[in-house]
Parts: sequence; C-alpha cells; structure tokens
Amino acid sequence: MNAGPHIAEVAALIGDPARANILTALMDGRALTATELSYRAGVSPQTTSGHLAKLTESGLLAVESQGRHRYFRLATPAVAQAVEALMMLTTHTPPRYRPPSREDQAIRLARTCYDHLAGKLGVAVTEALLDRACIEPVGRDYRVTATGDAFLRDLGIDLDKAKRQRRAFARQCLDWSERRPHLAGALGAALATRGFELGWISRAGDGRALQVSAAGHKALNDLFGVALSG
Amino acid sequence: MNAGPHIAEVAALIGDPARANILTALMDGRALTATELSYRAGVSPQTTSGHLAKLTESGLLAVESQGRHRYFRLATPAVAQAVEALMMLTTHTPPRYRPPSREDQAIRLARTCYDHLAGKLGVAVTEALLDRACIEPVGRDYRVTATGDAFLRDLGIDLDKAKRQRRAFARQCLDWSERRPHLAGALGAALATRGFELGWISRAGDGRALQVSAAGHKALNDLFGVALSG
DNA sequence: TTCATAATTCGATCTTAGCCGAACCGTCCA
DNA sequence: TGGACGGTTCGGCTAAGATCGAATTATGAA
Repeated sequence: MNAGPHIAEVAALIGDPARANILTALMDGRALTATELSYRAGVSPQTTSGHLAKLTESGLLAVESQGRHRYFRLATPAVAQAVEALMMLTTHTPPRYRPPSREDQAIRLARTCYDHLAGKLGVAVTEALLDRACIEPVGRDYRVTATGDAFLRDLGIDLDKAKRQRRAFARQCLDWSERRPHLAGALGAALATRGFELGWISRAGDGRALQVSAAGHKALNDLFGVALSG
Repeated sequence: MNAGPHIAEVAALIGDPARANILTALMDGRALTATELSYRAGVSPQTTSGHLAKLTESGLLAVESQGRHRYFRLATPAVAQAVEALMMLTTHTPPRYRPPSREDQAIRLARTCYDHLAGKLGVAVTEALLDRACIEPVGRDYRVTATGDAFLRDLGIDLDKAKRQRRAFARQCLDWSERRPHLAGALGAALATRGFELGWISRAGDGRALQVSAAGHKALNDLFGVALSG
C-alpha cells in the first residue's frame, strides 16, 4: 500500500557492494562489458552476470549486444541522480571524521558525472558561463543567451547537433561534493566532449576522475578567468 | 578504494522494507515516536527499535527524547532528497505497466515533501509565483523579488522569521511525480504552514497526501489563477 | 509505592541471497 | 573445424541479518 516497499526494492538492489561498484563504475556514462564490470565489481564473472541480469531486469541498466560482447550502461540519468544522492549521504552524514584520501581530493577537483563535467571543475566552468551571461538558470534548466551562443560556437561546439538530441538540452545537475549546480544535459555532454578533443582534459585511471592538462589550465584561465587550485 | 562500498552501505540501510517504511513515513518532515513508527513499519516494536538504532547511528535519522517518548525525524533534507530520488526510479523505470491506484492519484495531486508543498499543487503554486515575478530562480535557489515580498507578506507569511532560520531560505526541490522543481526551504515550509492555518489544505489520512478544501481551491484560483484538476 | 506504558536488550530461529566451481552456449579467429 | 574467449546457467555452500518471544530498564500516572 505504501511507497516504502517499492523504494526498498530498488534501494536493496543498489545496496549490494558488488552492484554498487558496478553502478559507480558506470557513473561516467560510458558503457562497459560484463567482464570489465566483473573486475570493477570485485567478484567472479558468474556472480557479476547474475547481478547484471537483476540490474537490467529492474530497469537500472540498459544493455546492448555487440558481437560476443555485451555493453552495459546506466539506463537513464535518473539512475545517476539517485546514485549521486546516495553519495551525498555518505559524505554529508559523517558518523565520524574520515580524513580525505588522495583519490578523494582528485575526484572532488575534476570528474565526470554521467557524461558531463562535475566537481570543482564542472561547477567553476558553469559559474563562469553564468558570470559571463552565456547561460542563465530557468527552472531546472539553463537557457543559452545570444552571447553564450556565439561563445560556444567559437569554442567549436555544434549547438544545433546538441539541440537535435532527444534528451534535455541544458539541465542543472546538483554536485555531491560541491553541492552546487553544474551544467548537464546534451550541452554539458558536448562541452565535456569538446574538452577531451582539445586535449584540455583526459581520464585519470579508470574511474571518473579527470586530469586537467597544462593547455587545459591555460584555456580555463584565458577563456573563463578560472584558476583551478589543486 | 571506490565509493561503491560506501553507497552500498547506505543503500542497503534503505533497502530493508521495514526501514524504507520508516523513512517514507517521516518524509513529511514530522517527528514520530518509536511506537508509531513500529506500526507504520509493519513490524514489532523490538524489531523497530533495532532499525531505528541503525538509522540514527548511520546519521539518516535524528532523535530527540521527550519524557518516555523518543521522537525520530529525518536527519537532513539530503536524506529526503535521496529517498525522493529512489522514488523517481520506482516510477521512472517501469518494468511493466502498473495502473495508477487511487492513492497514487491523490498523492500526485497534492502532498507534502519533507515540510513543504509538492505534487501538482506544489509545482503549480511555484510556477504561479514565477509567472507573477514573485520569485526567480538563482542557481539552486529562488530569490524573492520586491513584488513577491509584498505578495507573501500580504498572505500573512512572516518572511523575516523564515529568513532568520538556519536552513536554506528558498530552495528548488525536484518533484518525483511532476519532475519539475518546486519551492522548498524555510519559505516553502512557511507557505505550507500558512496554507494549513488558513484551512486551504489539510492532511488526508496519515500519509503525505493532502486535501485541498473548497476555500483552498478558491484561493488558488483568485490568488494564482490556478485551477487544480483532479 | 505500585502499576502501566515506552522503549530497549538478549537469545534463538530461520529465511534470504551472495558467492564460486563446474559445465554449457555462442561468437570470433586461425 | 577446432580452439579461445565472452558470457550465462545450475547447484550447493555459507553467512548475514531480519524477526519475534521473553526479560529488563525507565518514565509517568494513580
């Protein structure tokens, strides 16, 4: 009768360490193979297979077969959002003080969230765009101004292509470490992709953490007036 | 090493039916006694006691002793947000079609979220305030305009008192059924409280669902130009 | 003081579900 | 066609934890 049982079902699904590892491994929006996920989950392939079946069956993951590989990814942004919300609880309610690790530091500085920029980097870029009146918040979205339209096209971003996608164009996404909104949606993804193309950012290791290159720091400073401190 | 295990811990906590019932029972922001929660959870008082201990120990619930009663409530809005995010997953990823029940309908129309208005009602009121330039979105918050300041004071809302509170003043809160933001924070709570005082809304049953009185419908129409359809 | 009620602790039971070994299906490549 | 590899299915083991009965502590009321 209540909603309780329903959320318990999905929460229990996320509540297994192996499955939680799978979900967090997919938080960068990429699609990974079952074997890769098995490694990331820290359990055997057979066990992983069972977990993946449950996750897809319940609609948390989407799967696509390519040859003898099966690629799994988060089914919807809502899944990523729920995982983010749970992450917020792990830091926001500290049972006792836990000194931040090096990886913690790195991932707070710059990371991907689903498929766009997050962390200090994502928030800084978003706020710089706001400062320069390139975008403005409208409800749960951002609107791109005329100024922003020109600016982003100059940067080499195909706004029309981003607009044609079926997903939300420019959404506000809440950051679990900064607890401030950053740019998500098709535009956020396009911006991140362009950053990769230009060599400003690159993936550090196999996680969500990002490395900002020297060229990236320079561009950040020149274009946005942002100095990202380690 | 990963964040996986951390979120698994908290997700598993929410993933038990009894505990999920407890959390959803507290979603309206009220504080309930252990016995009441035992009833809502559908398990014996002993079992409930164990669950409540775990939930408070892990920082999801806060507890306050009053005489021989112990009142439990959600520790932070972040907890409510996580539960909301999980609710979104239960509806947003339908494994198969589930016909909406009557209670579903009611709770989608008008309910409380933590301590402010949500559902169609909450979203409609918020958007009416936006239309009339009473509030405007700023980042993850709303800002009250001069127009809005006058309007809300006219309504009998003590804005100064709301501003003095330690919590966020006017936050954007995402709705799981409407998937659009509505007014939360101290101002959202004050608005809801005023609605109760004026007899426009009242609690329906013991859940989060709200009943909108005839006077409420009239006020909604007169003040906001909103006609809430069942 | 005495009794009732709120809430917790302890101990025992029992179900659930994660896990891996082994075997099995399908695709790719030589 | 045979072998290698990605992925899944099956079966049995094991451990974790949810549950309640009974007893215990603490508060409030008579």
